Amino acid sequence: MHEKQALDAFAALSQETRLRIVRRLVTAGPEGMSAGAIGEAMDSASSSRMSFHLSHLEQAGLVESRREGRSIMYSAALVTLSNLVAFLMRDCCQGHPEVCNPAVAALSSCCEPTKGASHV
Amino acid sequence: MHEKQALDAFAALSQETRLRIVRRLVTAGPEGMSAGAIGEAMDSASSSRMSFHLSHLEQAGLVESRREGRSIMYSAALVTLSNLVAFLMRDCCQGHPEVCNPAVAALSSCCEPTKGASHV
DNA sequence: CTGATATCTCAATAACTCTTGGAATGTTGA
DNA sequence: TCAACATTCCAAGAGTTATTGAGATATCAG
Repeated sequence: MHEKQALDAFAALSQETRLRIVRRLVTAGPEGMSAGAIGEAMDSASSSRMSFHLSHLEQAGLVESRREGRSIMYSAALVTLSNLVAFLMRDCCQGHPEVCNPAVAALSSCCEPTKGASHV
Repeated sequence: MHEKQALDAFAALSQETRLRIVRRLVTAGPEGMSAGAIGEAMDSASSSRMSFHLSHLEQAGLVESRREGRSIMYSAALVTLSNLVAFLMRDCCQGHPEVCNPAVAALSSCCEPTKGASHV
């Protein structure tokens, strides 16, 4: 990841509606959600406003889209999110992992949410 | 971490000079750098501009400062960075760790540049 | 105290971003 | 084909943010 891409991604994430969209899509999984469904999940969001923010997010590489019938489905681009984190933390500990282990733990913990969540 | 804090942090990171400062401080380690040294590491940065951006970063909780003689030392707030990552990725896989393991791997890899580093 | 160094504060200007409402595009079923 | 639906594109206005330069504050050495 290059600096320009990271700047665009952070700028995209610094807006309330867009941050909510990304987090919503992160929990929605690979299937994603239609633009309309995303709009309904947001408070008072006109369709043109949704389109503005979704295209902003796609431009930044944070979400991906595909047409499905009359709807367009959006999903989170986890690869970009991963690269963004790696870009930000590069050389964070320089041989002293104990300095940044908390960050790794924080991210790892999100992958082991609630035991008993028999989602499978 | 709350949404407002995350928004402030992302906004702070979406500016070229500030992103460079944070990454520079991440590699500088816990001791940090003086405001002047940071300014010298940036291209054409006036003292008032550095002050503006550093105070912005401190407000967002991304850096911490302490006075040391005539200088003020700034260091990266890794805890905030960790929380930010965790906030963004919360519920990223919902019981399917394989979905977000790449993100964990990306962050982990930055912590193991030299395997077998001795403890401090 | 005085002078030198380091950093911060303030005000004005320029540049950018978000929202809104309306029109245009693309898709589906009859 | 037409009508209904889903989404995007466009332009204008309000609000926010970054840079600049001058001046203010804090620390230290003599």
